Amino acid sequence: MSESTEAYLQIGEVAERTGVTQRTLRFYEEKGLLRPPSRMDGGFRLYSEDDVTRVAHIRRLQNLLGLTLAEIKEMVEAEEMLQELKAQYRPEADISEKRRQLQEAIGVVTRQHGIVSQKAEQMSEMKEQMEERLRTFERWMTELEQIERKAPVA
Amino acid sequence: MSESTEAYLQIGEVAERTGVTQRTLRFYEEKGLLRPPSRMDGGFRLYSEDDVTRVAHIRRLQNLLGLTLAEIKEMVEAEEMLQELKAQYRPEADISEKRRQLQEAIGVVTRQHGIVSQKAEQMSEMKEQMEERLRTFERWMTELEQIERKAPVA
DNA sequence: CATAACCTTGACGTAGAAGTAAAGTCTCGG
DNA sequence: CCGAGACTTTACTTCTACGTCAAGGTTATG
Repeated sequence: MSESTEAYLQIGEVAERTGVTQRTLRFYEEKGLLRPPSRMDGGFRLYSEDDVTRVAHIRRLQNLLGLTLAEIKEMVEAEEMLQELKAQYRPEADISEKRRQLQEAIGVVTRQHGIVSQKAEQMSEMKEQMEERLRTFERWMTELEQIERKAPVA
Repeated sequence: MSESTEAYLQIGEVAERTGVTQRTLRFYEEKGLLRPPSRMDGGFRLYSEDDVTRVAHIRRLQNLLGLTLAEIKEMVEAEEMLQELKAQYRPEADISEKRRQLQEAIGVVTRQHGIVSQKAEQMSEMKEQMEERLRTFERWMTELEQIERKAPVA
């Protein structure tokens, strides 16, 4: 009854949990956005929880930042590298190489951060504008209501 | 030498000023995002300053919010109505009709505002996350540097 | 009035991001 | 061991948001 590593998900489950279709998952794999998952003997894909997280991340980059899959791929690859780096953190391998990788990772995230910051700011501006408009409308509305009170509808 | 109403722009100028192509302007017109502009006798399109503003607005909705042209069209149509409303503001026409229109406009802008607010919030979250990561990286980096100081590269 | 620069419509093409269908294979509960 | 349902690959299709000619009409200027 030992279920051993019951941490693997088939494509259908991943699709359901992430809200994307199976086609999309295969498509992302094809495009290099998801590492090819492991497989069952018969060929069924077996995803990890990490993959689920990745998909969610990809979707956020798409929806929030409006990046193309190609752009997202770059980012995701950088993350990949980070994972690696993190994993190898103990083995005192080539330190200056690690520094280089880390440096690059910092660069990538800094760029991402720049994009997000800029967008966030523009967003706030837009929000402000909308609130301003709403206030104007409300004002008009009260004006209209006052007119109506003076000359009510028959 | 009287230049009369020199407030009209040909498509080329509008394209240049808005940063979209002429094709895009015609396309937006086709899709109902821009009202068909007036024309010269020969058929050349004549745009107003308002149209320039509209295009800018459309682009912001596209780039910032990632809306489709169809979605943008809805919004733009609501704005249209508002313009109308604004123009007819003096003529004391059917007041309850005006109220209705205003009510709808408020609804539209409120919805827009909801979208923007939500996105803005998610954006901030993302920004936070990235800053957190950057701090982590910086920490790693200093750690690496300390290791290097202890055992410098030959 | 010629001619360069600008514009017109129409039609076809394209890139990105999947959707959909077909035909066959695997897995697993009974 | 078998059948229902989940999965596989391959290939073709769709949709959005334009890009890119092509062939011709218009306008401004010398």
